[in-house]
Amino acid sequence: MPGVEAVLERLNHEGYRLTGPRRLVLVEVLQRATPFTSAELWDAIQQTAPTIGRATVFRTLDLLTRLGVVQRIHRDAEAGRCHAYLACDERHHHHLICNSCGNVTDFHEDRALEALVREVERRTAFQIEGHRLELVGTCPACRDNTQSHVGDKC
Amino acid sequence: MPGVEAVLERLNHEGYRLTGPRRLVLVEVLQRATPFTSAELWDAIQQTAPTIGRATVFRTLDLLTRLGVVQRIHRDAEAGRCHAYLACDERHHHHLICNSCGNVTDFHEDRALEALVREVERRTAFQIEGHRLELVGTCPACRDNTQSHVGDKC
DNA sequence: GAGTTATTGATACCATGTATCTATAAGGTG
DNA sequence: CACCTTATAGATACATGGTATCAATAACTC
Repeated sequence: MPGVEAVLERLNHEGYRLTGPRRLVLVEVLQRATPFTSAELWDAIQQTAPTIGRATVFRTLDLLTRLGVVQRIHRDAEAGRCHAYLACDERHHHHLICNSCGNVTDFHEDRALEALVREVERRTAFQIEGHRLELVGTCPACRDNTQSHVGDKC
Repeated sequence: MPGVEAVLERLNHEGYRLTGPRRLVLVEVLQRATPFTSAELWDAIQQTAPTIGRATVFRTLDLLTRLGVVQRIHRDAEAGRCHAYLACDERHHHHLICNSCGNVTDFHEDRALEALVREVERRTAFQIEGHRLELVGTCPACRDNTQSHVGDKC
């Protein structure tokens, strides 16, 4: 997760203007360690800066996504609620999402995945160019909690 | 991809009623070999059976998804258009999606994936319970086409 | 400080899906 | 077969996530 200043510098370097609203949204985004929905972000921003428009939040999210500062992740939720956003660094990596507390850990495991890709390429004659992989499970902390007491949200 | 009759029988067996609208949506779904959006399905159904309500289409898609006859897949599309549906058989498997023609091939590659899961579990102490994996690339037919001429949609 | 232009906020809009509610029809029962 | 029960249908309104548009504003350049 890069710092606010680093991202601002990069925006500037790429010719984007360093506006107040952008800074605000960026700060709010980088504060979050777990995935958030656009609605959650929008709510938080309305608390701290009620003058900022909804469109600006979406535009900034979109910009940050294109820059790789934020990733969109998919969830098997109902309704339109299938997207969440997550601040993360740029390198290609995958996410490990805790079912219980929502925390996300990154992992970079490319050897096994490349083996899989090569095997599938061999068997199907596809030329594989990309992948989406997310693992879901229970993080160490939540596992410990559920072993001691039955409360399901930690 | 199971046949229409097999799915109807299963619906019946599980206590669902075999109604006209359900049959129609089911037939329309099973005809499709490539992923489709709800809008595409709805359009097609309006052509052949204009009296069927939109809600019924969504309800049937939902039912078929719960039964495993249809899978929701995620795409990195803009707007709300992130979902597509795909008729497929029930076994757990993954999808191989052609960037060019949209065709989807299933693959069952669990050895390499399990190796990956075990490795990540070891390194992160997560208890991994599930995954989402989709590979995207170019199918053999499209690869041949793009090699001969430059047209990008096959 | 002035000018250019990217960006903003407001508003209206679109698309995907769900909730609700009355009418209907499926399928079991006599 | 007629009847009853209840799942399901269609209609409508609504919720949500996101985009298009457009006049006003504020960043940066000179």
